[in-house]
Amino acid sequence: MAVTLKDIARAAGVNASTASRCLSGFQGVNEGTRQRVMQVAAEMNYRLNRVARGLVTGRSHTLALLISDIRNPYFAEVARGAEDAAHASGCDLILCNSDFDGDKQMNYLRSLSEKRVDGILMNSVASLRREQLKQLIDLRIPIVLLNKPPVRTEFSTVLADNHEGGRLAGSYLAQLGHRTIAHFTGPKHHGNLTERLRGFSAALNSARVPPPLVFHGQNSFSGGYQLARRILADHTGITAIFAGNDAMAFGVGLAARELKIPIPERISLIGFDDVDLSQIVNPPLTTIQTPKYEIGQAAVETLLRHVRAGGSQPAEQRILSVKLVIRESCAPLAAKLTAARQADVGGMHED
Amino acid sequence: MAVTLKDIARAAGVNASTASRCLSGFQGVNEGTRQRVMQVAAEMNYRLNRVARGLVTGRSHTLALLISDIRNPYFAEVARGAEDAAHASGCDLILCNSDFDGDKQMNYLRSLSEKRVDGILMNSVASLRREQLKQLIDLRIPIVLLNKPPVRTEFSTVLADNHEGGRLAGSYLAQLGHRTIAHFTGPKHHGNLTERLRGFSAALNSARVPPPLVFHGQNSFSGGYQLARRILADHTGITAIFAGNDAMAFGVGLAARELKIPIPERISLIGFDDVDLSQIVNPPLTTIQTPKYEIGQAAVETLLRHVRAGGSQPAEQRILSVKLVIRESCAPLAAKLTAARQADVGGMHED
DNA sequence: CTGAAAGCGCTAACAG
DNA sequence: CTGTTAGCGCTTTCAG
Repeated sequence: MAVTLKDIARAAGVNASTASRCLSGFQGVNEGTRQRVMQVAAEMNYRLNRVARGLVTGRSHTLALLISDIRNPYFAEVARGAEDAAHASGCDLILCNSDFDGDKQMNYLRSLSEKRVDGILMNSVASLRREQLKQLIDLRIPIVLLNKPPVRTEFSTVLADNHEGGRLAGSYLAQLGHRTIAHFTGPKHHGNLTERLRGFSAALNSARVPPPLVFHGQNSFSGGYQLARRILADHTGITAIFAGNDAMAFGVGLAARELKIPIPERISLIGFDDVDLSQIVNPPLTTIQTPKYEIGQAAVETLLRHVRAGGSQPAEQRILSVKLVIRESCAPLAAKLTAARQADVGGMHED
Repeated sequence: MAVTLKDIARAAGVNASTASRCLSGFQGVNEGTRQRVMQVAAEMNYRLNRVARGLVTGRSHTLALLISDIRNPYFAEVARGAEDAAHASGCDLILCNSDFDGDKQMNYLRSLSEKRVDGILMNSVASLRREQLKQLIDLRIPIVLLNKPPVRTEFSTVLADNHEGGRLAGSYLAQLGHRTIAHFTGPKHHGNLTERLRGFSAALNSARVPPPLVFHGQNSFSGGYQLARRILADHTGITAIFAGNDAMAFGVGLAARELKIPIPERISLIGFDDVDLSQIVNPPLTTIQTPKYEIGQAAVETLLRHVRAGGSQPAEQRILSVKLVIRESCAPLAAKLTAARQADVGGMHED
């Protein structure tokens, strides 16, 4: 069997509790005994059993990240920020993909709570209603939300300023002269996406542009693709599309290519997130930049604060700012040719 | 405090061990008592403590995935396959990013072993030498490798047929008439990348094409970018580049755009992996398709087989096949103009 | 500064 | 089919 604390205690000629104190870096042990214990432990190739420790301390030093799909580069970025922050605080991070499936999400949550993870980071599914919220609270685990739930909650949230991002996108398209504008987005009641649309509509409205035609689908690469394939054939009047996120925008881009609809000459396209690859797709995507890595990082920090406070920490809403990144996928409505030439001259825009 | 097994046992009027049997879905309990226990558990909102269970059973039902960076879409895909497979078997997956840092990797491994994860999936850092291998073995944890270590090992591996992929890339470029070919790749001694180069060189050699100029850097988006910025200015004779993976190829693409080097008109570019976005970058990337999701999935299955066998399972090497996907980033050397015109139909190019 | 004792919450023989 | 009895490997009072 594996060598235990008792084994090394015996070998070092001390009591298990003393050995424990040494290995936990506890203050108040004789430097001599300490060194001896450490050495014996090293010699015997001792591996502390953290699950045993967790049983008594009640801390697992494990967090979880519950998202829809890690293949979405947005979440990969968030995940990396979260993992770095977790690791910096001595925690591991469990990755869970819920695919926007409410049941799957609930199963994960139950399972995670049984494993006594210290806290959970999640972008909740669309329909996080009162009843579900109650279940979450019953879990008695600190949770930080990465999107805004439809109802006021007890949970802390950290997210990008989605409303402002939508507003930036809307006023930019309006300013370019577009009037027949579509918005391709994900499921309804998705906190972040909903806010984006709100801000977008508000901007169009205040610029006296007709409200956008809104189409719901999957907020993913293939979701955007499918939506575009279905919509672009019928609605030939559309001159600009605001995609709910970059992944969808990429899907729209692929569909447009297949349909021989040039971007931005015939349709302007703007995304949301500013994923790494936005700058090299064809054409480089104009989009709203969100602090993805920082969101993951900040969310973990908030979460850990809750964990350490043990429930006595008041919820906080943290909103990180966004900005418009202009590349080459949008063009003025009136002067298409000029725009095309200009974009060419500009080459690429660093941000 | 939280309600424990004892609590619900008492409330249901049975012994803790009986309650345990009910909740573990153990056969051989009276259906009546079983129902009663389950109901009481539900009423009292009982949450099984899996860390306590783990302490006695020795199984944590947690696996770990140790990769260089989840932001690499290749790994995101692998991770998703792994997570799905793990979840299907009732396991959670811890995500670790090592950034190709040997020390960081070793720290993760130690920490994971202390947490008593059931098994680890990893793409080892470049330098997995004998001494390090010994340390891994001392961990006494089932490990499945996602790349081929430089020395023969006791570990199972599951990976793409990198050699064949390199060969496909090489013979394709040779067939297009290229003779001055560069290979941009990651650190030396990286199992998979090394194989790719081997296959590539073999193909060039058997086509009587001079061996490739090999440049090592970071095998990432920015790594490819930096390499291209540094190399393309000086080596004007290069007509084709084989990038170690798609991420690098994207970086090369960005650099080429900045340097006003048209792809594929002046330089042909081929990648490796066939990441989702390869089809929509500018221009769509010709690349080698690898079964990423399946690798993650198969690796977890192999890993779990080892876990269940408890060390008595012989190591197995599993190699999944690859194929060449021809898009628009490569052109024949002799007929550049034709190629340029063709590519133009697809979308827009800088020039 | 160190030892002894008492669990953390659960499962696993072993009886009954 | 169910209860009793021991722990799993560690931390943590509480004495000394």
